[in-house]
Amino acid sequence: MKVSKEYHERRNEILDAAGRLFGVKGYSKCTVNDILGAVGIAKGTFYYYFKSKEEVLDAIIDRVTEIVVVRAKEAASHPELSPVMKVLNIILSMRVKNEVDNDFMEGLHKPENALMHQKSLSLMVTRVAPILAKVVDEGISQGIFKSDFPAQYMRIFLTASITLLDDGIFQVKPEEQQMTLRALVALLEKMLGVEDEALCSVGNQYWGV
Amino acid sequence: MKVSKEYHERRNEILDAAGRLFGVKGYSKCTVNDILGAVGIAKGTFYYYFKSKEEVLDAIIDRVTEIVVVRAKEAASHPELSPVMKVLNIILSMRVKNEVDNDFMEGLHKPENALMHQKSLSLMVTRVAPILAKVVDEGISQGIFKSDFPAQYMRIFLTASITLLDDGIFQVKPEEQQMTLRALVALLEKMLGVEDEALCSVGNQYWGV
DNA sequence: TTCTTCACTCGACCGACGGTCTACATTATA
DNA sequence: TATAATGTAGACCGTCGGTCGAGTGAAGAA
Repeated sequence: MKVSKEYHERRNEILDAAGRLFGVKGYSKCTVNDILGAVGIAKGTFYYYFKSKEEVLDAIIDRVTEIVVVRAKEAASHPELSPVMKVLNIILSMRVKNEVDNDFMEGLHKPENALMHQKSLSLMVTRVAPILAKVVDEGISQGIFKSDFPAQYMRIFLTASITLLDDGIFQVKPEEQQMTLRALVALLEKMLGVEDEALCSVGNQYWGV
Repeated sequence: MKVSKEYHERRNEILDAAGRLFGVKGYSKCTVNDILGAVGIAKGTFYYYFKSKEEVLDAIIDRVTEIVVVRAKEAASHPELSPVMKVLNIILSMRVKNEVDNDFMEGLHKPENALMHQKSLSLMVTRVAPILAKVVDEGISQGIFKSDFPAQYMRIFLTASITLLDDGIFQVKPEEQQMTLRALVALLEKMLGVEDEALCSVGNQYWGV
């Protein structure tokens, strides 16, 4: 159907422009008129597709999160990979710089975009932590991992990672950021009960620490 | 000086009313006119004391954080307490339900108050984590603790605690919240390298887990 | 006492915002 | 060609955060 295709085309146009502008100007400083101008439409058209400015934000975050979830599930489903590698791949699947509009992703790091950050964090942790926890459970039953609170630990790990590695919320020096990354990797080892350096060495290699 | 005393009285009046209203209505839905009505002043008076609505929010968060910091430093300074007890007391010092306006503290938990939450989290972690890390360092030199990344771990712990134990950001069942609390205590043990159940048993007792 | 000063207060006013509404254009169906 | 459904347009509205210049009244100077 041509109509419904047009519908999603236009809708995505709005989503793309809004995502870019939210990132560049900040969500609250980006006005609906800004979006209108970028897309080249009138107010009525905008409100035909979305019932509020915030609904646009939610839709953008849904779109980004969905990409991450698909990649994370894909990473978790490879039978030939060890649980250690699966965990690392799932965490890496959250780096979506290329697939997603860069301006939007960078905008998440800005301090003034607290709402964007919180919505993204919440959805990301809610969707990705269970995938991660399932892999950890597999690792436990294989005797590779040992963990008392797999699901909780993964939520804690993701929450702390996303918040602390975010440039905008805490102003930190680059070397301090490196230390945080090392600490997170070391902590992940403790959470998974991995005694040897398997995860750490592979992990640091992955991240280029 | 009578003038300067009046000045802070009026200023605190605005802060008190704004804090309550931010909590009840949410920061963005609370208008400056709402505050005006609650205090019984005119627009001009408000903008004589604060140059923007956001500056009021920052001042409120500063005030709350300062209370926590004072209590945390006090808890850290008792020479007769063991590092374990100090750590627990510092963490407990962040529960300020009574000293601070309750409406405001409850408001921090509401999902629509992302900006309030993020500002509070940022300042709280920045101010309290170093206090905690210093106590951990003491514990390490006493041979009670063993930790590779004291400062980083404390930042991670506080970030995850404040975010995950917040009712508003993730919607969780009560029993799930209890599990998160247990996991955080267990994680704190791992972070501090406390082998025995010292921290866990005392901690759970403190929190009534 | 009278004058001057200035911290403090007031509220009308402003531009811009998110959102609504109704009229109109275009297309698919009949 | 007539009819409905789907999109599009932009004038319009109420409200918001913030500005501004005109006061007010008490304290110090004369």
